[in-house]
Amino acid sequence: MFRGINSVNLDAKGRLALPSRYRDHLLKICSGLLVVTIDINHRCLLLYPRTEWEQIERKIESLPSFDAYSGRVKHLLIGHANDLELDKNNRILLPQELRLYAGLEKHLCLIGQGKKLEIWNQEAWNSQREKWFTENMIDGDLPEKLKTLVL
Amino acid sequence: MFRGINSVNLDAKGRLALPSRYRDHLLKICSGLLVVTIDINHRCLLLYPRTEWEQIERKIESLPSFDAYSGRVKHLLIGHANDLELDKNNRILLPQELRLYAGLEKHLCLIGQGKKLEIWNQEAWNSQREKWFTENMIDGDLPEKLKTLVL
DNA sequence: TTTAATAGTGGATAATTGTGGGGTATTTTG
DNA sequence: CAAAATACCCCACAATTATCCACTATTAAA
Repeated sequence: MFRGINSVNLDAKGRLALPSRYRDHLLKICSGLLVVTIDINHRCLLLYPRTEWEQIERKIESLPSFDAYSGRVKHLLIGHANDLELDKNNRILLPQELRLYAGLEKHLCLIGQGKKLEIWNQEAWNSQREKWFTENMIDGDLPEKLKTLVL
Repeated sequence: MFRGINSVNLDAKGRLALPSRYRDHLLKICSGLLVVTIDINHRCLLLYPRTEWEQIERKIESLPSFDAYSGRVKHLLIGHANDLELDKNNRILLPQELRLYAGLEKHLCLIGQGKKLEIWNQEAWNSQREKWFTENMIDGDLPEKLKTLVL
């Protein structure tokens, strides 16, 4: 499971070193094979172990063909998915296309989100985070599961 | 079960020694493996035994991906969760990111809250406590369960 | 009151990780 | 087809982090 924030730097070649604590885990579950794609809801990227991605991809593919929204999701997610592999120094090279989409410059944040990691431009993450902190939740709109969540 | 208040100090490296009475219990139930994350409602941190956290995380993770409120909770809670481990001297190292969020300086309070411990800046805790004492509860707003609670 | 034991604190060392760069291969573009 | 740009692999150094150890303070016991 991926958790927590890491701030990392892209080097001049567009390479990104993953936090080492993920290394062994990734080698074990997917031999260092990964998939990046774009997040639809935010201007950030999603990084999956190949094995996890394949399960998700299957679900996406099975979405109905004649539903506009599903079609959009398919095109965006699967269309932007790229295979990656960890190099010897635990780094990945992000495709330029995706770097541009997420506005990635030198300073990034990696956000652990369970099965996946999110890759954000650092400032973009900070402002989104502030937004989440300040925004109020309206009780009536909360999904049932959330209403009963006990921390 | 965690109960009661402890005032503790952070050292120069951001390490925090847990009250020794928790030690044996923590070693037993989670081998000294812990998780800290942020509290969404207050500027403080939540410290869970790893085993407890994993149950909560599973619930959070299963929240729907395309619901905005659920996304917010996922990002804030899981995104700020960090794995920690007790060192030989019964200390944990709090990540800088989280120290900043909760405004932790030298003097802290640990507040036992059942399954978890809360970590507060000492002054922040004192003023929050004062606030709770003075603020009035409006009957109509009480949830059903609270209205029927017998102490 | 003295001694012993445990808890709390600080710091040095060793190991690991992050970062940059060189050289080769491969792909793209003119 | 030539030339340039990008990708890939590897090594080495620098900086950070974690681990371990030792000292001090505090509590408990004799």
